Amino acid sequence: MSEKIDRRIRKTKAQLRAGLARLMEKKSIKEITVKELVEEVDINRSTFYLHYTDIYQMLESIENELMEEVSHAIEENPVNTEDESCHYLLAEQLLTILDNHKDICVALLGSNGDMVFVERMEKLIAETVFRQLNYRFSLHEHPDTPYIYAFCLKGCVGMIKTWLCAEQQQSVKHMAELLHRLVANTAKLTL
Amino acid sequence: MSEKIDRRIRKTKAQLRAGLARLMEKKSIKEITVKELVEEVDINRSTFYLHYTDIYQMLESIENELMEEVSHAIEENPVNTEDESCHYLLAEQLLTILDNHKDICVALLGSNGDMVFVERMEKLIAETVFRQLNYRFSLHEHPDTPYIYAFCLKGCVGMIKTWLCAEQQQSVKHMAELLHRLVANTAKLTL
DNA sequence: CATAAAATCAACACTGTATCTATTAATAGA
DNA sequence: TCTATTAATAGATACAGTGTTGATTTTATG
Repeated sequence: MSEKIDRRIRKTKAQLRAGLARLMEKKSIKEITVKELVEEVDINRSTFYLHYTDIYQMLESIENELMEEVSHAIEENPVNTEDESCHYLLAEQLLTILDNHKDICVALLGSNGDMVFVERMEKLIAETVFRQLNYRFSLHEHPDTPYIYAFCLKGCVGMIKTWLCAEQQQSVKHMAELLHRLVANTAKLTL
Repeated sequence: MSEKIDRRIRKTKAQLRAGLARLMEKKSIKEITVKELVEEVDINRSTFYLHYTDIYQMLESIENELMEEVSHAIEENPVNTEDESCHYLLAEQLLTILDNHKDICVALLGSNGDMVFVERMEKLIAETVFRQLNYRFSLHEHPDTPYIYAFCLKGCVGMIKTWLCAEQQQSVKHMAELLHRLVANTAKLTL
């Protein structure tokens, strides 16, 4: 279906994206202007406005595609509380996706990144990866649970960021296991 | 010494800060213009440029004051590996400071916040609060230590943010203890 | 009260935004 | 390959906000 899109559109959008990624390595998204971007990729400014309303909307559409890919992986790997092995499978898939889009992810998670995106990602992780752990988090009226939950969630994202930015990365499998170990270890404090 | 500053300057700076805090509740710093700010507090635009070069630099100076207050508290509470009670004292002081500047902190940690500031704060926590725990983090060649460290650090910041945003906050003392418990519990995985 | 300094006002050139219309070029489908 | 369609371009426009200047007014302090 996405093959039906005019080649010219595909081409210009791809150029714009590549250019944005290149600019995001150097500066914050808030400092990148439409003019700068179209000059970077040598495209008319009017053409940009033909596809996007502004830089933020453009970035959002890139983020949306990434999120969709992640959502898709989550749907394909339904979590089963009986069999723990599926936890690792899902975590591995998620880490693989993020690793495949390393450049964008590092930019979005970095100092010039987009907190709104990070929060969307956190929410997704919270609702899925953590859903599998809800039976570990004893959600009975322990008043500290929300805090421990937050510690765990932000901890995971922070660890993933560290991993993506690392020179020589550990394997996806190793990280999935470490992640699981850390979460389980933290969750047991709610008991 | 800060009392020697002309009352007019104190007044305008205070007005500008209050205005910026008000605007930051509604929108991202990148969307706030100098014009908008000076209109919010009814001050001439030239006057703004008399004190700051732009919005970012203004925010930075606010952040600097906060950081200075935090640094000061850290210096006043030297950490002693022998006596664990001082850990709680320092943590309590830090939480108290952040709570006193709740409005700014929530804004800076929130979706429209400033990642650079968050990273500065993380670094400070890492270098001080965690220094006391270095003897817990076995820093021998365990390859996972950096990841566990990151998990812990981001987890702490995330938990503090959750706490600051909470409607009915737990006491500072309670949070300091919880923080300590979480860190210690995580750190033992490096053994 | 005098003086020094801060705040204001109006004007300036400048950069980037968002939108338009007419024109040119590339594409998909018959 | 031809043709209708649609994307991309160039150039123009009104508009927002920036950062700076110099002259003037207001305010604070000894």
